[in-house]
Amino acid sequence: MAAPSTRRIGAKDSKTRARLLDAAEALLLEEGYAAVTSRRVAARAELKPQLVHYYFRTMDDLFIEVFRRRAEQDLPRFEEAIAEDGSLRNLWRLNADPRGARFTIEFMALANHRKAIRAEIARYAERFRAAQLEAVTRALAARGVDEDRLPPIAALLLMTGLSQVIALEGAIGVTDGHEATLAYVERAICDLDDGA
Amino acid sequence: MAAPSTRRIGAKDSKTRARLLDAAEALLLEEGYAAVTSRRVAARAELKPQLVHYYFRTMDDLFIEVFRRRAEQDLPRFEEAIAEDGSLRNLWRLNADPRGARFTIEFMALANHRKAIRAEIARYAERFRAAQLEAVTRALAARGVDEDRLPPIAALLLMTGLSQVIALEGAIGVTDGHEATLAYVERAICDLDDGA
DNA sequence: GTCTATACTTCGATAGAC
DNA sequence: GTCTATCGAAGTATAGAC
Repeated sequence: MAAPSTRRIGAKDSKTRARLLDAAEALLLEEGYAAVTSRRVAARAELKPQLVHYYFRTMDDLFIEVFRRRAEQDLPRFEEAIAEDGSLRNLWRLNADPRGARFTIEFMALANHRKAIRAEIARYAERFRAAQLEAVTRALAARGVDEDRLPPIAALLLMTGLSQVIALEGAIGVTDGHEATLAYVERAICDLDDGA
Repeated sequence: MAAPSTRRIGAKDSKTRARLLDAAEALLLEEGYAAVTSRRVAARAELKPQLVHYYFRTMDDLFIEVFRRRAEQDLPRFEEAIAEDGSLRNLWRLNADPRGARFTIEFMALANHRKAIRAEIARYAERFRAAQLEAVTRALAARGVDEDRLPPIAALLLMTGLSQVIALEGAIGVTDGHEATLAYVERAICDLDDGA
């Protein structure tokens, strides 16, 4: 059994709490999950380090809250973008956003490092995957693409993977061929949308 | 200027040194770069923590050595596999190895976290990319695939990205659609090799 | 050439003051 | 409800003993 830890926790709607979440997310994106320490988060938010532990029981709790906040904000945005016109284009463009890709990579890597938060991340990842898969399946079917010729799940994983390599490489300054590839994929998807 | 630091460093061919590198690499793959600390590496190698700093001036040096050792071992293997029969199949299968993909992801993430080793990683990443791109370009050309229809760089980045998402997701237990996608890509590549 | 004793820094977390 | 003083653990790194 884990310790009971009766320690008090700050209010969920606190302004300070939101600032800490913002700082943690920014740090995560800019320098990776390992840079997200209580002290560095506090410094970035211009607050005292101990406040991190007032608003979040543990660092894992902080990570989970950062993840949830973004996930719950992004999931509806994806669903709307897809619903709008049923095009693959919009889905691809949201997917291709480097910030989103980096966010996902960092949390996947973090989940691999901290077993305690793995389940939480996996749960959301699967929800995202399911929502996007449904959209891709519908879009491909509507355009008469045979599932044997291009299975929707393969199309989705290829899209996701591509955004992630490009984001990851871009972060360390390796960009050879990125533009050409993005242009190619953009064109291929638009062709598909316009029924080629 | 950085400190001179005249401290002595252990011999490069030391057995102990190799054990430390092995331990560091294993930890990196199993738990991510943040798990690679001097104490944990030593514990895994069943050695004293201070030995890490006898054989490697800093932790960054250790990381770079781990990376170099693997890169210098893998690069020729890729080149051989490609040269063997000029098929995309072999390149894809080496690329699809989850260990290799995880290794790459961790070092990319690490490079983003530790600016000091970024250049070193980027240099090798570009060499790898160039070697593989040459192989893909030749293979596609030999099979009469038009560069406008499928640019080699796009094919390569799609392949790399796919292996990486699958490896990353697999590490945290998300595996929906992985098998179906791998089967699809494997088939597509074999068809290409056999001139479809 | 190989390893150890030890200094110093940073981190996560809690108990308690306002 | 909000924040601070402080502790114990873990991390990196060096100087010096064998």
